[in-house]
Amino acid sequence: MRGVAGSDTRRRILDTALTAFGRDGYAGTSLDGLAAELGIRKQTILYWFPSKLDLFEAVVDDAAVDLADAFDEAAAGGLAGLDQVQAIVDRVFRLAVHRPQVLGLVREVTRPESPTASRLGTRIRPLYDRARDFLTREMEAGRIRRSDPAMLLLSLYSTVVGMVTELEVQRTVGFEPTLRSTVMRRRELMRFLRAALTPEP
Amino acid sequence: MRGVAGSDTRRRILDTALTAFGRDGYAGTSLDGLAAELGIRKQTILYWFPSKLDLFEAVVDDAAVDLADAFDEAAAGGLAGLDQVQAIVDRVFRLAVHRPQVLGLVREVTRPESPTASRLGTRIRPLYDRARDFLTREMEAGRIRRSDPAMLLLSLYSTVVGMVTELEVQRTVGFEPTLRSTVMRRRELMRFLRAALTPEP
DNA sequence: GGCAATGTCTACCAATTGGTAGAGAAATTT
DNA sequence: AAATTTCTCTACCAATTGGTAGACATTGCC
Repeated sequence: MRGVAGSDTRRRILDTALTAFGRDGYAGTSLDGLAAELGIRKQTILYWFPSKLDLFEAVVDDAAVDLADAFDEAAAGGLAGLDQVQAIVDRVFRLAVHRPQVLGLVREVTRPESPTASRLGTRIRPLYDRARDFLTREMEAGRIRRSDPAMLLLSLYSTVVGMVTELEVQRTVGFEPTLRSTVMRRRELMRFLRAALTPEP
Repeated sequence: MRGVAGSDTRRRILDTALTAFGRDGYAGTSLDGLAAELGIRKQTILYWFPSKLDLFEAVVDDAAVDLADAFDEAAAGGLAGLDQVQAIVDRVFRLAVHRPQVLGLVREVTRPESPTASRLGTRIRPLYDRARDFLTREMEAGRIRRSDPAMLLLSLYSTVVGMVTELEVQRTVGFEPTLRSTVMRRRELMRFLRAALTPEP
């Protein structure tokens, strides 16, 4: 078949590229390999995205939407303090377990020398700012322990990413994580965060 | 000069490669680029290390020694409980600030699909096991809050790595972190960990 | 001084990389 | 039905990749 189908090709490329970039990094992903994985030719990829870098940026933008949606959904409940933190972490954790590729990509994007500093700025930064502002307000209101909000956010972020990465590592090693172990892990994570965040009496 | 100098070349290659692999990843590092950075030819690198992968593994082994030394030094004080955790985190933090390259490499090595699963196993694993055993013992002794030791360790690790990575990101963006901000950050880190680890009364 | 070992280099090479040019099939518009 | 647009392909290409072969300079040993 030729010239058929239409632009669900574009979607398929984005999805497969998300996984590949998150798994192998930008440099480690080749257009030929990607095309092979998709059962198409590299030139088809270059038809939809003018260059590898353009593809990467499109993938990042696409994933950023998922992340932003997760935030919005968790924030919609109108909670405050620890409960709000818990809701967000929980939601991101869920996203990360379903689509670990997204966090793989975040990891790649936050690498200092990634060819994506630009996209990190324009896409991830707003989420970061929003989260930091929220923490600042809650600290001022005395609903969570006072500390440096930027740093706290970083701890939250790296803890969640670390946790999910480790689940992924287990998976690659062959231990398919059970539902139970995933739930346990999330509970542990929340315990850890609650302990660290509860304001001193 | 030709055929001069001798094996300090080997050291220089290892050092520069550590930085390059940690910064650009395995796939993102080319032997030609590395050689250019060193002011030598790629073939000289291949004289000292038979292949790129061999070089990478040598670099990991080399860095693992630094990490192990840091652990040993921190453990030598014979502390217990939170104080011991603090000493180790502190020591690793110091290593990370001095030689952020080491943590960059750890980050690369722990990527699930890194071509280094093997080295992760043989070199980093023992450190991991040691730390986890320590945490288990201390929990049983009631000196730190009871939780899943593996998960806690992961949190500690990812928090420290995240913290130092962020310092690095700032540096790339042009904010040379001041001594003061670094110290502050470490203090914040310790507060966070203490809050999370102190056993409930 | 001769000679083997050591260390660095030049000269290549096949494979892979991201990317260009343009042919040709199918779908859509006229 | 003809013309045009949309989509995927084949055929290339220059640059870069990791790696081999071997020349050649330096060093230390006899």
